[in-house]
Formats: sequence, structure tokens, C-alpha cells
Amino acid sequence: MQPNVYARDCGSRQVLDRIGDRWSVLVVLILAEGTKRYGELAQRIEGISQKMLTQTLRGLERDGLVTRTVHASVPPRVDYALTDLGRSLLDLVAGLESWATNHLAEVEAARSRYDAR
Amino acid sequence: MQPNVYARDCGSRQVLDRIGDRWSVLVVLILAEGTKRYGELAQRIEGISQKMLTQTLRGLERDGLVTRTVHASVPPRVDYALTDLGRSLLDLVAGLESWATNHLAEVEAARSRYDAR
DNA sequence: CCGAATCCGTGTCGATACTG
DNA sequence: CAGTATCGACACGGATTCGG
Repeated sequence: MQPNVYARDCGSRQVLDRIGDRWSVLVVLILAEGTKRYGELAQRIEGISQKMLTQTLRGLERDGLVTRTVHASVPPRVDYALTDLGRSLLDLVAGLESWATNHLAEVEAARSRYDAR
Repeated sequence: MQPNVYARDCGSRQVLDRIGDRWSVLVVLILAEGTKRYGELAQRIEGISQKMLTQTLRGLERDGLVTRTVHASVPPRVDYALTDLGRSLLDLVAGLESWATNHLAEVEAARSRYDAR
């Protein structure tokens, strides 16, 4: 039987949670361009704290979606890149991004209507 | 210019957040089958609290993804259904579900490797 | 200098109990 | 049946500090 996302204890829930994570999607989208340094990720994603960026990257690394490479140099340098598994997510997250941008106006209109009610 | 999901104050961030919401995805997937009552949603989604189900449905309604219909009867009856906008999300969330189920094994393997490290 | 770890205020989540 | 109210626990986020 297929994993069931509606079941409480099915791991597929946790997988969905990671995909759904607000920061994970943005990190994956940027890493789609290629290997990036920690600092570049921090700059590109406005509003993310160092703590959450580190935590997000750790989670993605743990789930096998990104690799983390530490270069022993001064100044220190840490590179992140997508794994094959991570790249298999690209179409999906790119779809999310384009849906969000394409339907933003409709959603905002619906919100105005709801709030004015 | 297109909305930029990386910008802090762009509404597309909020749209992404709703799509990414752990419960929203599950609710939308079930409503894909057709109109559902509050109670049926609560039963189908294991582990969701009444509070979060209500909150999730309100959010989806506010964003114009779901309609809420109250029937003045005893016992009360409230129906939820997807709007056209909500249906436009179906392919995407179905894709998320299938990715999660299809790659669950790989993710769990990666986690074991990481945790054993 | 860049990246990670720590402390702490705050908001959000979940469980339980209660109401129209 | 379909919510609302309340409260404790936990996770988030910011600022600061540490470490290579």
C-alpha cells in the first residue's frame, strides 16, 4: 500500500512538512542556480535570520536534499548544493513559485473582499 | 516586473506560506474529491485539532481558495468546497503528495545516515 | 571576517473544556 | 454538529557571543 499523507504517523507527513517549510522552498529555488555560499543565501533571502537559515540548511541536509561542504580556509567558506534528490524537487517548487506569483492578485483581491465583509 | 518571492514584503511570500502550510495541503487534497462537511475533514485528517482545522479553513476561505456554506438546520451543517482558484492548485498539491510518497524511502534513508554520523 | 551556537521574549500550536 | 475559549508547551526570531 502507498504511504498515506492523511495518517498521523506516516513519514510522508514529515516530508510534506519539509517541502512546505517557508524557508526550504526559497533555499531550494536559489540553489537551483548552482552551488551557493552561506552568505549569498543569507543575502538573497530577505528577512531570514542566521539562525533559521542554518536550521533550514541542516534540515535539508539531513533529508538528503542538499550537500554541505566546508572549506578550511580563512575566511571560512561553506558551500551548499542540491543533491539529485533535491533536483527532483525543482519542477515542483518552481511550480509553487509561479503559482504564487501568477495568482497573487487574485488572492489579494479575495482577501480584501473577505476583510471588508 | 514579476513579484519576487525573495523580497521580504512581497505578498507572494504569504501566498507561498499558505500553500506550504502543512494542513492546507491536506485540506485541499480532500476537497479535491468534492464538497465536504467540517466533520468529515476532521475525521480524514488524522491528528489535526479542531482549532487548526477551523483556522486553516478560514485562511483558505480568506484567500479565495475555498467556499464556506452554512445551512440553517438542526443539527447545523457547514459545507466546504474548492473555488476555481482552489482547483487551479490541484495539480500542484497532487504533485507534492506524490513526491512525498515516492521519495519517502530515500528521505528516511538519508536521515538515518545523517543521524548515525 | 564568516558561519554557528546561546539566551531569551514572543507568538503559535495542541489539548481540553465549553457553547449555540 | 460545528465551532469558540483558555491555557501550557514549544518553536520562532532577534540580538549577542563564540570560534576558526
